[in-house]
Amino acid sequence: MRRRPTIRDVASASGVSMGTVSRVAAKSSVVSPETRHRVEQAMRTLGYVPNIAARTMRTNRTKIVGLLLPDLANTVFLLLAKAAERLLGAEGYTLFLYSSERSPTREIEFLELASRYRMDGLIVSLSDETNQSVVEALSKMECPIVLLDRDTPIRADVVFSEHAEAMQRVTAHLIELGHRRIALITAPLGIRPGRERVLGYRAALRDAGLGVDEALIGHDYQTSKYGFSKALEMLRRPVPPTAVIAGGDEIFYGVLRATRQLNLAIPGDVSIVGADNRMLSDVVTPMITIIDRDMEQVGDTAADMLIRRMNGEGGEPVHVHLPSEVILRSSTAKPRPDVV
Amino acid sequence: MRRRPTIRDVASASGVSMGTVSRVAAKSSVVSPETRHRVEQAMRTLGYVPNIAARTMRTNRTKIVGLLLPDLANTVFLLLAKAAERLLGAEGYTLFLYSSERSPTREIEFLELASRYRMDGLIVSLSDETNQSVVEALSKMECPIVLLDRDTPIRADVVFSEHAEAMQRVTAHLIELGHRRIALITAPLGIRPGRERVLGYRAALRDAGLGVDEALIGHDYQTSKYGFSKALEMLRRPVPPTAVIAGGDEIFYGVLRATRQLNLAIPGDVSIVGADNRMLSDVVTPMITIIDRDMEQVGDTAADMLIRRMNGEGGEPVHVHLPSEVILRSSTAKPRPDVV
DNA sequence: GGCTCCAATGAAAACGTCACCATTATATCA
DNA sequence: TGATATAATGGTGACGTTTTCATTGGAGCC
Repeated sequence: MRRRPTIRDVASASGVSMGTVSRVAAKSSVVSPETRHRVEQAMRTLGYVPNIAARTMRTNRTKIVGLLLPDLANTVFLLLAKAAERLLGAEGYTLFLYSSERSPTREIEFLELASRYRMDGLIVSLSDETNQSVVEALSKMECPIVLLDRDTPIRADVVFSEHAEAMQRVTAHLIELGHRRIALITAPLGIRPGRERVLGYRAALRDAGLGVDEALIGHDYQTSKYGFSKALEMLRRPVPPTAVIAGGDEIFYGVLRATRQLNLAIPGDVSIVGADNRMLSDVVTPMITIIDRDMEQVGDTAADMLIRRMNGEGGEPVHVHLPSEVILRSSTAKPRPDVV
Repeated sequence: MRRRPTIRDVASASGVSMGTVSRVAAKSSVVSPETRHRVEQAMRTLGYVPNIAARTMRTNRTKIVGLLLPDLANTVFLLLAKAAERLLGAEGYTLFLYSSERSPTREIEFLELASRYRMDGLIVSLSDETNQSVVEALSKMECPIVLLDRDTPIRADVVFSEHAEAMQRVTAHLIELGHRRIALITAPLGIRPGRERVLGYRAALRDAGLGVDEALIGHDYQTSKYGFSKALEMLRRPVPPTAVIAGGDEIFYGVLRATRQLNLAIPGDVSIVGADNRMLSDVVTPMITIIDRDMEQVGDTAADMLIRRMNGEGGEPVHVHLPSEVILRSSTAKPRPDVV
């Protein structure tokens, strides 16, 4: 296997110095048109490809941005990733995608990777903001970081999504339809979305003067399996809920499977509210009422904030809050008069 | 911002030479237990993190493997990626995930990236094996490559999935149930799975002595939108098909949406066969008959082949063929007697 | 014509690591 | 005891790039 041509080979082939070749390769400073043309010619014939590792050594910049997500199977995160990649790519950054599979161990592995490869910046969605060692590892990072929707003591920019208010609205809507036993299954309280959703849910019940049945709230795991078993358990109670709100993608899957297992009609037997996954909500019969947010906007915002920081912009950490939307569709309706 | 500690700082802090520190960092050769301990101590107090770029310069290995996929939203590819990552990670490789979004331009961008970063190996799933410039760029790469399920003139290892036979079996099954107008919507003929599926489909019809109605075969795009519009068009014909086979994940989504739009009962009005997406097939009512393959096995196989090549194993390109499975469930049944 | 100024290019050092070779200390054996 | 093998460590150059500083040649000006 022959050696890859270097800037030196290109230099001697085109009769200029290495400095000039570098200037052509980086498209940076002034090179006369004739020289530029001659050098580019030589690059093409030799098949020269710049060596990023060497460039990194010299410049201390990798032009790599790491994106840590809890889960790649989740459509919302992919939308976010795509949006962020678009903006970062325009600035010459390459996006390195990593899924923690909701494992703190893997989150730390990612940070280790980011350190070793000297990534220029990170966008991070944690699976558990209460995990001490992850938070500590994160705060020790030397590059700019943008956090996604988490409350931590880390001094970093954060993009928040609004959850409580949307949850309150959709719960109020169910109450207005006549529902009195509304179940909520959502993410653990160890992450902000879980907490906020429960807050909004409780607020709606309180506003309506209704008590909260703690047995109708589940927030243990953010998995399809948990959504399934918890929904099954609730819907099998002697006096089952007439509506189930699923907070988060995986749980939504699980809840749907449970209603099917029990052969329940939606919304005849039970009203269902999902979250985020427009694709699934569109294909399931009937169309599902969902709490939706613009994940592209989240990705754009995060990328934009990160780019500023990587360009050396200083100042206090910035917190941005983005809205959620309730999209009412046919999976939510009045409960059967006999079951209320 | 202070300078990151280097191997030199660790050396002087622990009173040994840089060479020894390097030996400790790389866990490679012999270092006495006491020295190792002292060096590791110094690394921890200084917060030393090895610089991969510098290592790469020296060793000519990045320990990065690129994985090019047409689409990250597709569950099957994620299973594959996860499996490959597990095996490669055990060998110290980091997986760099890239989605081409089925765009040849992005595929070339990926190869460019792989060249510049000097990735050690690639696993590649092309979106169109007939695209000349992509094939050319691919054949110019200097690192080992494993191709996924594509026929190209490139001298590289390939992991094939079996499609024709499974398609033939499931088509035969529908015929046996009494179906005579069976539609097939699948990937373009520009990629192997599309071609193979059409072959298997035709073979089953031929074996049963049935003619092929070309209007019931669609293979133009591998998108949900295409699946939707094509299924809609077919199912609205004066004499519609009694069964629809969807080859590929996105198309499957589209077909499902079409049946819902037309308010068709599955399998009452039309039998449906899906492919690959177990998650969706599980959540939709009724459970969908699918053609399934073990994508973890595909990922494992590809990673294993690549690791061998990266370790310098020579020899002719290896082609592996892996089976597909037909899982019969309740979305396929006898057609209504009156419509046959 | 002599001066300054600027554009274009060249020369060389430095980034952090590893691998080779050299050196030293220690163990082994005849 | 002396010779030799072995284990552990030190010293140093090179990987390919960018960037600073220096140099050159020519244009513009008085």
